[in-house]
Amino acid sequence: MKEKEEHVVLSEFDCSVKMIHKDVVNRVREKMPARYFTDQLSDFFSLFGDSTRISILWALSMSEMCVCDICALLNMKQSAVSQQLKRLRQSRIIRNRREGKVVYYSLDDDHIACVLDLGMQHIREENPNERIE
Amino acid sequence: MKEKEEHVVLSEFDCSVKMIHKDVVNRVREKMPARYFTDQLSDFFSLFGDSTRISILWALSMSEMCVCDICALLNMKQSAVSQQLKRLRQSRIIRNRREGKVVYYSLDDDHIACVLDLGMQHIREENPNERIE
DNA sequence: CTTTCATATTAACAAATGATCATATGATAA
DNA sequence: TTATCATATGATCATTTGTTAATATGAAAG
Repeated sequence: MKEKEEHVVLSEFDCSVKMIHKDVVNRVREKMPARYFTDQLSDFFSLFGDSTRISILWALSMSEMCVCDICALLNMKQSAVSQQLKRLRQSRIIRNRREGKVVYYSLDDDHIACVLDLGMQHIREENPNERIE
Repeated sequence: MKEKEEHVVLSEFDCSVKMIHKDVVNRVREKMPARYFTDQLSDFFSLFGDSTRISILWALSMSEMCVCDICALLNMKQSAVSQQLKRLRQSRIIRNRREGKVVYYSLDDDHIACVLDLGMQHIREENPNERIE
């Protein structure tokens, strides 16, 4: 996992900022997830935060593909694709199987296509017609 | 929107990589979303790809909060929080309303809590017990 | 064994990102 | 008006990220 700085510390009060609504803050604080979970969550979503990886995942949601096919599809260098495949694989977003010299990649579980769908839904609802500045 | 380089070009073939399965590549290529959508998608998800923003969103999913309450909750500098709130606001992930000097923030729509939930679900299923290396 | 082909890995570099400091804005109170 | 409080913004800096070029691995073919 990515190294995290200690910028977000949920349990301390030394930030010299006034709390206007102590009740709200305390109630919310009790229900906040542990740092471990927010880190895991952001790491998970950051994998979807790059258009190359989105393209790869979208492609794999349609068909298992080998590395060089993905390169051809996206018109990208093999090493760039392999790097991204490695990240996705290490995070269990995709899986691979070897057949001779060829390695085939596919989505690891149904959650992934779900996430893509939800995102696409959001985009289409936000900008029903046109690009917004 | 973030400036994109032309690394991913879906419609050209000049990458000098062998396609092993032309049929698969061509079939997938037809169904690939336009570059505009993959950019929008990755921009959307990248907002969830930072633990500060995840914490903010999680907090707002429980209650509307003002800026300094969020600072106190997360023990962060006011400018850091405002910067992230700005990004989230510009992307229509959160909205704000002013009441005198105080600005209150809340989630913009139900999709957002949905996305958080789906992510949390995924994490809990992937690592049911322990941190994996 | 040697070559070839598909993929993986390493180091390096440029671009993007997030926190900080300092300062600006904008609304209320004095 | 002036002072104060809550929030926003701009510049800077260190870290992270994604691509590239070069090279390594590893399986099959000759």
